[in-house]
Amino acid sequence: MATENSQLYKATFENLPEEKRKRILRVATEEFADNGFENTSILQIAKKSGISVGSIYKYFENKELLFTYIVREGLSTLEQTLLELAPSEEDILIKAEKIIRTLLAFSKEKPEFIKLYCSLTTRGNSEFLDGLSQRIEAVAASIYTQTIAIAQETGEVRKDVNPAFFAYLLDNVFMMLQFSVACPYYKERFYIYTGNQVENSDELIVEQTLLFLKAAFNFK
Amino acid sequence: MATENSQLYKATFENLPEEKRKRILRVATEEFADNGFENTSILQIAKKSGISVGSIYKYFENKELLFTYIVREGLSTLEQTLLELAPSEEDILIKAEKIIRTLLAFSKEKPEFIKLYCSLTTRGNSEFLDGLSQRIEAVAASIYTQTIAIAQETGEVRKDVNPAFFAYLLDNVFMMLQFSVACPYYKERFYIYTGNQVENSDELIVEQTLLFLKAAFNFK
Amino acid sequence: MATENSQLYKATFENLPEEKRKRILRVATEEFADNGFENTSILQIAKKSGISVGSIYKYFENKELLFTYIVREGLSTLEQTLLELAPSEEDILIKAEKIIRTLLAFSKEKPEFIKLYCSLTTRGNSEFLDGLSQRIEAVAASIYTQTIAIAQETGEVRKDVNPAFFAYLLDNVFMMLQFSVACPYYKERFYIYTGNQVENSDELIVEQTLLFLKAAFNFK
Amino acid sequence: MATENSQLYKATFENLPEEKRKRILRVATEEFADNGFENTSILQIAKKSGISVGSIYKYFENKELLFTYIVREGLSTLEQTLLELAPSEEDILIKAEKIIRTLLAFSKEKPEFIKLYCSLTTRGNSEFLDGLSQRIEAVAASIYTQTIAIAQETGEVRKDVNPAFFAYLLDNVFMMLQFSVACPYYKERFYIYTGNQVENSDELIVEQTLLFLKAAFNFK
DNA sequence: CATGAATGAGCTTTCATTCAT
DNA sequence: TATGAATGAAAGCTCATTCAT
Repeated sequence: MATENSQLYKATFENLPEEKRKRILRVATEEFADNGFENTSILQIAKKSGISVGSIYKYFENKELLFTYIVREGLSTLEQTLLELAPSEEDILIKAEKIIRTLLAFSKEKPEFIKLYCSLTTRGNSEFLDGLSQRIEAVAASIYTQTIAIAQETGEVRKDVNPAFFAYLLDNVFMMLQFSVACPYYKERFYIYTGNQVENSDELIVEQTLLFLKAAFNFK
Repeated sequence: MATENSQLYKATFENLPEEKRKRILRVATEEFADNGFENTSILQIAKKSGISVGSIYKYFENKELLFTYIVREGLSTLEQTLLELAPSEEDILIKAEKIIRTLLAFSKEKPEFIKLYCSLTTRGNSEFLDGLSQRIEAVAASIYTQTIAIAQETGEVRKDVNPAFFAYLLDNVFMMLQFSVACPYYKERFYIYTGNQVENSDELIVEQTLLFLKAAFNFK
Repeated sequence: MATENSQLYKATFENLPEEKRKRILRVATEEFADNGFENTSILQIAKKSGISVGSIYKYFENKELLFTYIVREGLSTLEQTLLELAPSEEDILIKAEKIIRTLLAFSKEKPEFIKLYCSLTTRGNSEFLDGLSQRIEAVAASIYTQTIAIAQETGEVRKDVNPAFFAYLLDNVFMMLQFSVACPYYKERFYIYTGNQVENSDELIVEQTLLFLKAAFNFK
Repeated sequence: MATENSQLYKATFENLPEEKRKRILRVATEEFADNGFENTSILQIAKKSGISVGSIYKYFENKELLFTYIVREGLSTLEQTLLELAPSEEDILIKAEKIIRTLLAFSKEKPEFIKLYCSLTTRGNSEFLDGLSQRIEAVAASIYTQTIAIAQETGEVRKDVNPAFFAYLLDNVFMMLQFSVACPYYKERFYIYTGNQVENSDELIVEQTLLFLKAAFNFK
């Protein structure tokens, strides 16, 4: 929400022309995603955005907060995407397939966000990190856990499993899929395991992952 | 092997008293694990090790090579640990439990190595990273894939799955378990999902993960 | 020319107030001249110029390029001074006297440039040094050689000498005069030979050197 | 003399086996000549000499004194060479030719000494530099001045010249010849002027230089 | 005596951040 | 508001010198 982010940027940023604001965010996102926090320089972002360093500091208190904002932005988008899938009343298997396809598509389309997310998980503790993990993961956790719990009641999923833990395992699977699509290291790892370029493996991924999940959850 | 690492440190380092060498490595490992490559300063490592900057450069060509050495060290240890589990002729479920317990124990005992590994997955490509991912992952990949393939033949695992891909999914599960034990972000995430501190969740993890895998692989 | 130097400094340097730019160059010239390249520290130059280290790096890519710029500057000035003397249609003896007096004056007024030039002759080869020697010396070489050749035709100089080699010897004489005025070692050496402080020896130098050259070239 | 140098090295150096002592001096001379004082590292000298850093410091108080010793050594050799020529009772022209040929030969055979000498003239003032110039130049100065004075009396050289100043000019010519043979910058300069490689120009040099000096001094 | 590991001051260079224009 | 020059702390790294073995 805007209010939650309000401390992350200054009022001036809000008043910027849409185009300019987007441009700055796009450049910053790419830079942070490609080079990591420490290796990204404010000067570079300014240059590539066609603005001055001074301006960046007029919009954001400092580098850390710009990074935070960028990250939150990306995660909100991802969150949004997931939330749109949630309410559907479909068969759980079909829903799973939708999620997988959506995540794959998102990771391909906006790999910077996934890279950013991945790099986030590595950063040392900082004021804002804790809060972030809280917020980001909480949404997915709750959706998955509830979905599983409900499915247990409807008999779609067996009852001898811990919904929360299985939600956690489920999200692990999804997270790794995303990383495998967007992050160099995980990309290479995917190739080492499967012998396929992740770019051309959508169907393999969907099919096998569903097979895996279906059995794991004992979907009917 | 020593020969593979021989270019990473200088002869002087080898001749150091055991205690001192270990101390330096321990400090450096912690620093890199906690702060990442860029935020770790050689001066800090020197101070905390009780030696001088000059000495570090007598032992290692530069910061990058020290980091590389530290990382290789850790990964060798992990590799070793895994390889020791591999040859056993036991029931696949028992083997899986052993692996899980071993990884949990390792991650608790040497969280720095896991953190380091995790941070590695984020770093931009560097000369040595590619080679590393190749080596580290390849070992696990081959072990898991073969184990699954064999289990398919013995009927322990169903035949309709792609062994390589399932090996990949299996390792995803294991990787995330390790991260969840050792890395702050993933730790928090585990808590958000399960409501339990990962430190006290060994039995939950083992039980549920086995349940999950057993079903997924359709273990008999 | 400006274009030739344009790669040596950054645009920011050009925009500096005249006074500040001059100050920085003066300080840097003195430091390099007095201490040589290696013993000159950027921090010292910054302090003595009343600016920050960071600023120096805003003006010049690095120490080497600052040095190069300083040297080129000085050599251009010297070159300029010599070129102004060349075109005159005067008697060759008068011209020689003018050159000697000009070089003495220049060496007294801007000893740093001569010291710098002298120190240059010692430095190990570097990318730019070769080019420089080529350029600096080539101008003088060509002027002197042609002047001698012409004087041979007009009968002012005897015909049995190799113009190029005599030009070389002539420049040797001039070079040493300059060094003797500006560089500590050569200054001392002048005193040892003549018993006079070079500072007060203008007339002696002019008179005797002309005597020497006149006879050597057999000027009429 | 040994006594004059006695403060430059420690007693231990004297007791070294001839071969070892020579080896160290040879290596040090080359290093200093090729890289200059600042760019020569004690460690390199030690390594190339096959001894330890510690040993060097057992022989010489510090880098500066080692350098000083090396330089004095070289200059003594040069001095020696010149002194051997002095006492001859020959025709002054023949003597001049001998000197030129000797200097050329020496510069070719031991270019390191000349390079070292050249680099000396550049160094900023230091305790020992003044003394050196005093000693080195004084010998040549006195020999040349006296020779000229005597030649004036015998009528070999015209009487209207200042013997000391002409001795100075004479030595200038000789000095530049040596530099031109041994030092990169001056080598290149020679080529620019004459179009010949200095290595193959002995006869040109001797012939033209004598022509020059003969006329300059009005040798009969 | 010889060794070479240890030291730490000092160097060049970068970059987040400030602030006068 | 926008700019970008100025700042200076802090980093990686080198090397003359010392000293325990």
